[in-house]
Amino acid sequence: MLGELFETRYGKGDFIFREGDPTEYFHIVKEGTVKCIKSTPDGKECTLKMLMPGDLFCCDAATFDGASHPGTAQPMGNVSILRMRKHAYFEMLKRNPDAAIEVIRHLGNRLNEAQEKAKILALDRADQRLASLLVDLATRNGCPQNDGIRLPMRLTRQDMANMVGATTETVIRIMSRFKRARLVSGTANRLVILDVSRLKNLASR
Amino acid sequence: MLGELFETRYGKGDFIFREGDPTEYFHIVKEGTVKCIKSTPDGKECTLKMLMPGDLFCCDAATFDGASHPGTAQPMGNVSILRMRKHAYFEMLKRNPDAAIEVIRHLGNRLNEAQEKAKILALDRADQRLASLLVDLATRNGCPQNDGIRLPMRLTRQDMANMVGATTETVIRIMSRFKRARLVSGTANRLVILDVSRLKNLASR
DNA sequence: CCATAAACATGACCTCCGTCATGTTTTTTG
DNA sequence: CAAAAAACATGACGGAGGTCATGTTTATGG
Repeated sequence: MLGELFETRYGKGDFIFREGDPTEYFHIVKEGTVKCIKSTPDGKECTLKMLMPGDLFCCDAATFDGASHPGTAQPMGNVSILRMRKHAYFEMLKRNPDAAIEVIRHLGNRLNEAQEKAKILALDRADQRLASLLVDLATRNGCPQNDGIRLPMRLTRQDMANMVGATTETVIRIMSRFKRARLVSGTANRLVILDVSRLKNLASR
Repeated sequence: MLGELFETRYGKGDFIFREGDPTEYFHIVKEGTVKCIKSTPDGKECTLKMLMPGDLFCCDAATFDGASHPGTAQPMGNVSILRMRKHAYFEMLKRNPDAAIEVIRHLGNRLNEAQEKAKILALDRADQRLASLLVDLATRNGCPQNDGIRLPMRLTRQDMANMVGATTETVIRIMSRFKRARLVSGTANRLVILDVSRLKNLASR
């Protein structure tokens, strides 16, 4: 079953696939972080999801019909991806109901996340959206330290802006406020969440 | 396989389930329209998705683990829902790989929709978001007429506002502009899209 | 280690849109 | 059909956040 998996490595600036490309493979993140984005003609972009090791992607409809990718996948630094041709994937699911159920569970979680994100974008202010993001990152991927929770991946203000639907300047201003309020410290290379509970409180008003 | 399906009817003002309720069933819309919403403590609400006949819901992770509903489901008028206990649903999926794959395809489409919605909320202005919504409704559920495309469901400005992450007043103002520009006509009970292509153009800037 | 670039920071200005207030039209209901 | 209640409409005002400009700090590569 795993004999049909191929490993590929990508580095900074590469594309795993671009919006509009044909969908040929089912993917799994083996190592590193992958960002899924959508862009507009005028160069703005929106980060839909950060995929971490173990995450499946393109397990969705696009994998089945002849459709094209609805978004772009880019590595954040060096990553390793496992891929399976969609035909093999399809056969594997048919023979292995437990795998199919696992995919359903995964997709269900992804859908819940996406809808929660939509709700936050629709109803919350920029500072609340940013607080939600920081809480989320700290909870999911944070490395606890004596002074707070360190985020393992490099994350610029620009990256955060794309994740919360705001401009870089707005995120910089809000992060400056958060720093003065001792909620966070550091920048891209060493971002530390100092007070998760106050951030959580701000996020959910 | 279909012997385990129960039919239930709901009317205006009912709740099919509320955010936080335990997840006991897998659902299918048989008749009518169902809206999936999320609310904030201060009474604001956001409509995540309008479900039409044939749509599955709660096929996701919430159905498997002991989790609770991440949102609320409400009928828009009279609806009829088919339900299956989650245990029976789970067994059915295990015995029937094709059904599981159908669910995967459905969830994949829902995920794509949700992410597209998030992108629109993150990057577009209110008038563009509203234009996207109108194009979408016209394409998916519209009834072509001699003068334009009639929307079959009753849809107030308030409903639209909840769908595009804006206030009722903002939607009223934009709809007034759209009316003056002969893009749409009518109100809740008889909403007609007059010019889909110009709306599409406005939506995607 | 210096040079160049990327990231961070802050101010000025303006626009989109939320809020509140008030009035009109349409729909519902007894 | 009249009364009450939704829904629609429009104006005035203010604030959140986008845009542009300019400067400082931090990272990176030869």
